[in-house]
Amino acid sequence: MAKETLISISERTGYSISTVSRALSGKGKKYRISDKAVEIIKAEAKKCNFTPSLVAQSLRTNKTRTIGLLVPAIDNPFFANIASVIITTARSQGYTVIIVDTLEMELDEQEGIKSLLSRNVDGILVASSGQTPDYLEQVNETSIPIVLIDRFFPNTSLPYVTTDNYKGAFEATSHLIEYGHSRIACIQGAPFLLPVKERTKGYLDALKAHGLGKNASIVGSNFSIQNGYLETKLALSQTVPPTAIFALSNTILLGAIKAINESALKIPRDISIVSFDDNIYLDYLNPPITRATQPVDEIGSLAIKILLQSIQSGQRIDTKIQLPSRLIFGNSVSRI
Amino acid sequence: MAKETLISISERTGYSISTVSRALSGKGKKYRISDKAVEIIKAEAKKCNFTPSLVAQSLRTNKTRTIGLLVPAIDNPFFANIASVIITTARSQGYTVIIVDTLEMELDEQEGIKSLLSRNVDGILVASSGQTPDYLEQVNETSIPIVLIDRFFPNTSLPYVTTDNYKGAFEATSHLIEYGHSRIACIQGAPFLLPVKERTKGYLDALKAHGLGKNASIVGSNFSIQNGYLETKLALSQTVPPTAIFALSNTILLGAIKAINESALKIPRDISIVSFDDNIYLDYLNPPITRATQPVDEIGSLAIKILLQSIQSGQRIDTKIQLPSRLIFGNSVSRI
DNA sequence: AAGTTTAGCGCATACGTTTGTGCAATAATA
DNA sequence: TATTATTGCACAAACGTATGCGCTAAACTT
Repeated sequence: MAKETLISISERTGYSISTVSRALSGKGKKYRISDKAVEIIKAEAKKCNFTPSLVAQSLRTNKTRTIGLLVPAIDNPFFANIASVIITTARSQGYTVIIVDTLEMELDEQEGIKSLLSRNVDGILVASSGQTPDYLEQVNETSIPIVLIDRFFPNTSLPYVTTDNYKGAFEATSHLIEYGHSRIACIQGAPFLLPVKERTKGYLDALKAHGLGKNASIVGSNFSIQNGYLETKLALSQTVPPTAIFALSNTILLGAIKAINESALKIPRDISIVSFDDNIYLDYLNPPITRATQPVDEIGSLAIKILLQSIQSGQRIDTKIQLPSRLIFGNSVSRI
Repeated sequence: MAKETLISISERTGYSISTVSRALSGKGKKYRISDKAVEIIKAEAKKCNFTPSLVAQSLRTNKTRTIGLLVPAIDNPFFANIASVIITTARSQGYTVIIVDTLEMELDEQEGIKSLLSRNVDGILVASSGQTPDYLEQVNETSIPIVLIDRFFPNTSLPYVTTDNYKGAFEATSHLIEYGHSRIACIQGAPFLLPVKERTKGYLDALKAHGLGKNASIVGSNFSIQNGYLETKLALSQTVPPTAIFALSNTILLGAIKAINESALKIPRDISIVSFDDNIYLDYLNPPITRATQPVDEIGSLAIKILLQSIQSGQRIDTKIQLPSRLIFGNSVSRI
């Protein structure tokens, strides 16, 4: 079956291209195409299994029904889960999703945006690895709507959907304190990221609220497993090591666990641990990990909804949403 | 900045559209455009930050530099990992990836293929949820190259890259047998999938090789956590329960562990467990899980390479590859 | 019977590229 | 100086679709 087009159908049915186009796009009434013509055309289209070229449609209508999704690492379960709900939600509305894995690199992100722009995507969702949102805001203002997920920026005009990182971290830290911990090491991701800043602030404020401000210890530089591993190694080798670790992501957590496993220490007997993020595996770890969870599904589906609304209305929407974090209790924290 | 086009640059530099096009696409020499003209045009393009419309290019050249990737569940770490390497490899060659999450449903897969076709993707990678590859083969033969990953079909003309499931399962089962297990329950995914068939065959043959053929017990119906959970519950409630469980995927494994945790049994003291698939979390489980791993990176990068080669050569490539599985030892198997 | 409405459809253009071909002007050759 | 070769570029068509507008013929009106 050679590629079918409006033209080929037009030739075979004897109707003009425009009539075929209108008949097939359901605009028969609007343009007064006779029922008989519509029927003939639709029958022929079905017979030869015609599907219109989205490329040509896009060129003509300037809409691609495609949205771009930029994430720092698609193999991180957190982003994989978000991608999952975004893809299926988008699909249910007739949109497909192009995924760009930015590898936590701002440059790759910028290049990715450019690539998406040249592809004329209708909108962009981004969990940014960047330090400033300038280039994102430029895009948003003049051409294509952008919605931030998870990672956001201070004083940005861009809409975002994220977690209440501050409160989540505050609660997680408070939990440790209530269990008697006073030396809690906090291992962070890239410090310039706002969610990270909020988490460390929550950590700090919780300490201060209990008069432990001077015990604060925030270390680490990125969201890699390696970072979690090395910082934990370091922390454990101190003369007075911490009694608890607060890992600011599931990746950092894994590194921390690895370092602890390599030591003589046992969780939670010798050292307690609390993490940020959630995923199904954390319940099966040894022991199950107490963690401040992010509402992944809600983040994804809210973000895509806002984006689609912005696309369809043609207006920029200024929705900034922080969804509540929830503490899930495992067995990784002991009383002191 | 309004949308720049060849036309706007043409107007501003005084050169014709075709000259601008050739200058910018590096065909200056071929079409005898003077160095001076090329320089002027490139300067202007850079100044106004011009990027050609891929949509228009696609319409003209019939190439979209986009490939479609269909997976049964992007939030399954196995597929997330594969997607990750595919996305970055593709990108390094100037291709972007549209991901379709088929939710293990053949109908969604077919519809997804259709959607990708109407988008004129240059090629398709698919981890199929289907029972027969007819519709895939049709596409491959007449228009767009398709490469199967992980899931493949008997006697198909489609190229594929997958794991040597038979050998992996054979070795995993043999390992259990060597450790003294004779009642091993095998919990499978959708039985019509060829990889599943090969795994169960490996399991069976290993049993037979040790004269345990009559002990074979293959249960389960799909790759869900739920399936692993329920089948394990069932197995454990038998009057003579198995001493070991062979879970044919990481998802089934999770369900099995959950069921075991809800019982009085301990892994590996009371019951041993071996799994298929690999991911970083399995090392951190309680206990670390012995498993037959699949070479995820190689599968992904080989598949995309074969696809791109097929795209660029315009020829169908008949490469069928089974990469070796490797047994990784955790602490989930005890000697009997 | 002459004019007016309405139904039913086709023409032509535009979207932004790529590319085969043609046509001047200049340079090389005789 | 007349002819040919070469340089440097522009014209125009094509990809497949959407859509404003206009045209014809039939039906209706008075």
